[in-house]
Amino acid sequence: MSLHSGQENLSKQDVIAKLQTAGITPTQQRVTIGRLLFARPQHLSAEQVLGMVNQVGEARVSKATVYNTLNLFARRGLVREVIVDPTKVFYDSNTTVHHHLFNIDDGTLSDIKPGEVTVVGSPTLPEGTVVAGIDVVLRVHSKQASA
Amino acid sequence: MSLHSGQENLSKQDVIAKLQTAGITPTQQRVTIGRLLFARPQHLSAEQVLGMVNQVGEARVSKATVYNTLNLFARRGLVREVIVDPTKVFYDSNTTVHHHLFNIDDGTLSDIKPGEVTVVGSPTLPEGTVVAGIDVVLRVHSKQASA
DNA sequence: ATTGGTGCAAAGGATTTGCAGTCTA
DNA sequence: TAGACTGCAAATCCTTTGCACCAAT
Repeated sequence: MSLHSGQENLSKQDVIAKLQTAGITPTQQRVTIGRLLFARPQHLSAEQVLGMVNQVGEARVSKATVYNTLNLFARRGLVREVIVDPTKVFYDSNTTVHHHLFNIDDGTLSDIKPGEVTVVGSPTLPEGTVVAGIDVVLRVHSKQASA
Repeated sequence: MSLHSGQENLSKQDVIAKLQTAGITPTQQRVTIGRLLFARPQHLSAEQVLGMVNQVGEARVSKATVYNTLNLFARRGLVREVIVDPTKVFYDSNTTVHHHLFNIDDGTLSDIKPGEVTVVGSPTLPEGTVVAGIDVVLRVHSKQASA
C-alpha cells in the first residue's frame, strides 16, 4: 500500500489491493465507491453513496451498481450493514467491533466510543445456530419539549 | 379487568380497559387487534397481524388500519417496534426490557431470556439528546455448510 | 469468444396517504 | 351531529431484478 495509508485519503492502489484481498474484482465503479467508503469510518446510506460517487465524477455509477456493490462489500466483510432505521440500511466502513447510537428524531447514526458499552453474558442459542454478530443500539431523542 | 387476565386469552373488556388507560379510543378494529397482540408475548409483522385478524373474523380490518393501529400502539407504549430485519418491522407485545435474537437465515425473531445478556456502561450522549431505549440484537445463522 | 459487470428502467414489497363513507361519544 | 376512525386504492420509498451492452481474460 502507499505511503500515506492513513485515514484522510486512499489511493486507488490501496483500494484495489483491498478489494483483491477480499476476492473482489476491482472494477472502476467498485474502486470509486471503495475510495469514498474506506477513506474514513462513516455511516452512509446507499442513496448517500450514490450522491457522493457521482459528485466526485471519477466514473458514472448507476443506482443498481451502488446497491450491488454495497451488498457485495457487506458479504465480503468490507463494510457492515447497520439496521436501525426502518426506512433504510446504513453501511458502516468501520468493521471493528463497536456499537451505535441512533437519533430517532433526525435519523442520525453515530458510534459509541469503544469500551463505553459492553455486552455481558452468553445466551443460550437456539439449536443449530451460530452467532453471526452482536449489535447494540442506543436510541436517543433530541431533547425538546415533546409529548 | 376480568378474573382470567393471564396470558392465554384476553377478554374484550380487558383490552378495552388497556386501550383506555393508554388514552386510545377502543374501536372495534383496535380491540380486535389488541386481543390478538396482547394475548401473549410475541413478535408479529404488520402482515402477520393482518392475516391473523381477518382469520379470527371478529371485524374486518384493512391493511391501512393495521398499520395505523400498530403505529398508534407503538407511540403509546403498548407494543415495541423491533428493527432487525431491513425488509419489515416487528411489533413486540412484550414491552418489558429484554433483548432479541434474530436468525438471519430464516428471518425468525426470538427473545433472549431475561438476565442472560446485560449491557454495561453509560456512553456519553451527544449534546441535547436523551436515551429513548437500548436494543441488543444477537444475529445468528442457521448452522450449515456455508461459505 | 466467454464470463463477469454495469446501466437503465421496470418490478417488487413494505408502509403511508388522500379522501369519502362510517362509527363513537 | 361533530370529530375521530376506517377502508380502499393510489402513491411513495427503498431495494431488487431483467436484460441488453460493455469490459477483461
